[in-house]
Amino acid sequence: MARIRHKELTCSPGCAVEATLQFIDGKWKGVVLYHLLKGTLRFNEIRRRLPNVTQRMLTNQLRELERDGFIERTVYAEVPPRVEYSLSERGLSLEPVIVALKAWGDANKDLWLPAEE
Amino acid sequence: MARIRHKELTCSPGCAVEATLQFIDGKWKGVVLYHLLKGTLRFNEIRRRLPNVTQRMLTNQLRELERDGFIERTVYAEVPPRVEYSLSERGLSLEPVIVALKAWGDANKDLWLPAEE
DNA sequence: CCGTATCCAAGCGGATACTG
DNA sequence: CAGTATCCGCTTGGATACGG
Repeated sequence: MARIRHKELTCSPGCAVEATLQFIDGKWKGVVLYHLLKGTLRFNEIRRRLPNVTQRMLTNQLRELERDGFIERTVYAEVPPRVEYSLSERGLSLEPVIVALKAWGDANKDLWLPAEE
Repeated sequence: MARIRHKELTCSPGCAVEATLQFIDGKWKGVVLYHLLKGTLRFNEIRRRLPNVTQRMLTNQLRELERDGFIERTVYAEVPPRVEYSLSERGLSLEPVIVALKAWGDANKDLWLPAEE
């Protein structure tokens, strides 16, 4: 159990909820993590799974996930270039969160699916 | 209950993840839901639990949560006014998500407590 | 006590063009 | 293939003042 520094203003317990959200919000992070849960993917493989993402945004989101230690980026010195992304240990630890998010979304498709009227 | 219109989601299966995130992002929604899991609260009671929220933002987030059907708002015709917020059935269904978010945040306090820079 | 109304700055994110 | 660079509109959200 980590030591608590009382010097900092202790936010109410729910702060942990917001903290986690800060890491996985951003327009595409959640779904990127979801896809990487199933295994390593190349840049364009991820891109194909997110039909609406722009190249700029995907790069951006991947950089943030990498900076925060959730994914690992491997560049192969080949031509044409190959770059693979995979979850780190920390990224893997988010699995329960991603699973919960997916489960709720699936169970409530009627709220967000462009269903037939 | 009517379907809710958010930003378009056209991703493959992981879409459900993004969809759920769209409902609970917003700077304070997650933590508001977390506190309401423990029971009904008045406006200022919620406010006291979020030391940094402004009145405008709290109202705003509560309105969105209400519009999306996660919380219920009860106004008592009293002076001074009393307004109570509680989770709806749908809000309650988010419990596993909130719990997962909180668990991860608690388990990774070292990532967000030392104020990043 | 529980809000609204207004103003405004910061930054997210889209479109597009270019590169090794 | 896997990115950068640039421009820019739009939304988010903070500060503040006022209202029932």
